[in-house]
Amino acid sequence: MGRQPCCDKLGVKKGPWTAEEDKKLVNFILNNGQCCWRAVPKLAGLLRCGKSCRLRWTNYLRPDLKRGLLTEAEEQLVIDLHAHLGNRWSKIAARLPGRTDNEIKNHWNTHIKKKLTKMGIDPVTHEPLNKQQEVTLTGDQPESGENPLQLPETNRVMDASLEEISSSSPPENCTSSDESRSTPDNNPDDDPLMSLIWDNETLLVDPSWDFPAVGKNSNDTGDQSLLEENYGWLLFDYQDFGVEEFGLGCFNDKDLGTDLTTFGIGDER
DNA sequence: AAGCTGTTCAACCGCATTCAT
DNA sequence: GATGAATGCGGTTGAACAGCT
Repeated sequence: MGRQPCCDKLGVKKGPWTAEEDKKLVNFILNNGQCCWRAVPKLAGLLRCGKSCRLRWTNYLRPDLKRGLLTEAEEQLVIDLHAHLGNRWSKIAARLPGRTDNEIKNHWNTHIKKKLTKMGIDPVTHEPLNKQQEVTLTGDQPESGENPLQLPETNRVMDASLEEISSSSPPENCTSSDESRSTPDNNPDDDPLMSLIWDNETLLVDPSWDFPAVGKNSNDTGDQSLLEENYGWLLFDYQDFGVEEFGLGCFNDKDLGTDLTTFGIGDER
């Protein structure tokens, strides 16, 4: 017997995070890295449970996050991935650098769902709503590859491949709790569907996109404006906190996928 | 200006999976 | 192999905000 539970409910604070708490958490992680979330609140001097700290960091404080609404291209990619993966938000988020599963899930529920419904498309099945009714009445199976959305050509090419793989066990229409947890898909290498998606990265991502947060040569390009565009909020927030206290110079490609010192955060003093 | 209603999104909860003992 | 903690994930909630009457 052994370990203590993740968070003993007593003395654990809940609700919105204060700037002071954010500061403590960011400061701690920047100095010590991400490890052992259970120990983080104690070591960082926070009255939160480790789970709450992890969520706050991954969904809001992580410096490689993109801010703002999803772009049209990102939205289209989410729709396309959802058609094949269902509600596997973390998998979908993995294909959108700088976006979190929570963010995508929220955007799906508040924007995309309505948009698709308005267009007469079932957001769950991605089939036309009237066609669905027909199917329900007749019992016919919907034809594959008839996604009514105007997918980019590259995505449609991949659709054909995905259809083949997912046809045996289509992820759409399944509740995430059952399907996503019963399949051994945590490792993309073990999941044929995920493997294909990873392999088709170049097809999925519109080449016109630019994600400096991905960390690919963000130092090499030296594109200051792009980085500032993506991290401007962070710079602003950290200035509020007092930039020196964070020792942002410790950001590096290994931990965060980019180097914030590129645009001078670490050189504030 | 005040009240009501709808929308958004950060955060929580509970369950599943992974990992350590 | 069994047990229990740690972590990850998706669904849901509720406070804050915006828009309308």
